[in-house]
Amino acid sequence: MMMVRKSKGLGERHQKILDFIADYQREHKHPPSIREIGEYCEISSTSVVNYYLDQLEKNGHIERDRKISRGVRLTNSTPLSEMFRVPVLGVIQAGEPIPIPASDFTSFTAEDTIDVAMSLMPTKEKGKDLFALQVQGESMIDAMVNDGDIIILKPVQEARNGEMVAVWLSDRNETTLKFFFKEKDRYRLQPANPTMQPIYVNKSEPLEIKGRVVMVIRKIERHM
Amino acid sequence: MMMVRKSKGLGERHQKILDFIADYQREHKHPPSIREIGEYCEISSTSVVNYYLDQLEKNGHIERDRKISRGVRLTNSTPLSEMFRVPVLGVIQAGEPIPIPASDFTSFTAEDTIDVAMSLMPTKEKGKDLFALQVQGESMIDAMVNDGDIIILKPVQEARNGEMVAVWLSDRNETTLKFFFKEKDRYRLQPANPTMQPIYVNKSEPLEIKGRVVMVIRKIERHM
DNA sequence: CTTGACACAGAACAGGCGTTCGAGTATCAT
DNA sequence: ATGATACTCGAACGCCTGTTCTGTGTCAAG
Repeated sequence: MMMVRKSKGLGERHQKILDFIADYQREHKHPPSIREIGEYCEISSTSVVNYYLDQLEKNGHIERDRKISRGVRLTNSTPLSEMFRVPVLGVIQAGEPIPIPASDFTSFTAEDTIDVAMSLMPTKEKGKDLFALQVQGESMIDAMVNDGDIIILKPVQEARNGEMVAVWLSDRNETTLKFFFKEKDRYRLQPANPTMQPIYVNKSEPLEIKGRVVMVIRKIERHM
Repeated sequence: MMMVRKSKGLGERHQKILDFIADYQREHKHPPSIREIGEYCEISSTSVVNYYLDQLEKNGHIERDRKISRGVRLTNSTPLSEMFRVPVLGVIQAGEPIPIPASDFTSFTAEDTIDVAMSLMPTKEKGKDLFALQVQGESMIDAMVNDGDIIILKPVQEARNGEMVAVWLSDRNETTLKFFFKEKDRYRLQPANPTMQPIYVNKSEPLEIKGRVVMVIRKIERHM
């Protein structure tokens, strides 16, 4: 018979404690005490909390300042309440489909992440399901997006008029970033660059909206 | 005779405490205790520290969670050690000169600021003298920069080949963002959009480099 | 001079809080 | 059965820490 508990090194109890520390930190601006953790997680003894805390520390999930009140903090994720941590799921380029988030990527696995200040986030885009892609190639210059840029988008299947979306045109084998407009019996995909002409997609053609672009970040290291 | 102490509501003692809290927080990842503050600021009594903390709280400089260990935190600036706070000095547009930072804008005055995660900063661009401008108009689409974009730049007067700079051509009354190249007896200003042609500036023409572009941020709220 | 606000010290109190220890209870491999 | 491992509990110890109270010296205003 298999052991149910400790199935993969991080039990339900561990996760609950981790979540609580994050929530508490975000709400109170300071870490919880051992007893507060115990109360929330329905652990009646401080020694048990300490027991789990020790394990979490060994696994590298938290850091502790021994002997110091509320000296617990998360290590990895560490969304310091003012930051958004967005996973970079891959690259986006004209000729390839878009990597979309797995169903349960709440606890995104390792890979690259980027931090974005809350204050930069447009319109409370606080849905934690945002993800990022790095643009490869210069095929999206009509969207004012350059090679190497990072675009942050929200996974959606539908769009309202005027929103910038990442779409996959399976007929044309093409991924593109455009402003989306639904017209009588076609879709108009308008480039961000106003000097360029829109493309039209008949409604009979397949058009998969993969996400709505929320932000574009360009880091300029050097060039050419 | 004037009172020297308490000259403007924030004495030297207050400032020292504020600085210490910031330093301590940055180094230890958690706030200091009253006694630790006292020790550093050479205050022998916890009640005196408490005395100052109360004042700082009234003035809105800190927040306190009463009865809770280490329940002190800074309110205003709060650059959480993982953030860069960059002042937005104004707008940049084709027909106008660039607002450049005042000589001593270390303590930038109120105005708008944006937060950028440290981890997004290219190549340890940690010189705290970065500043930001908001792009107005669509005149810089050849630099892949759109209306409303925010560009972050470092104030420099000279540039190396291949760097993207903001230049002011006083003869032409024009501000522009281009990749900078020095050639035999002229400057080549190369648009970021590879489909567009460079412009050339003779070395006899005045060309003022105002800053090197470090990052471009585009928030897409809605459009058109 | 008296008064009172202000800055500070010191001590003591009462919880808060991390730590440690002894002991009990499952589950599983041998 | 037996022992090992994982997990849980409760209590006690002792330092940590915020709070509060009393007292002292300074300085400006009345």
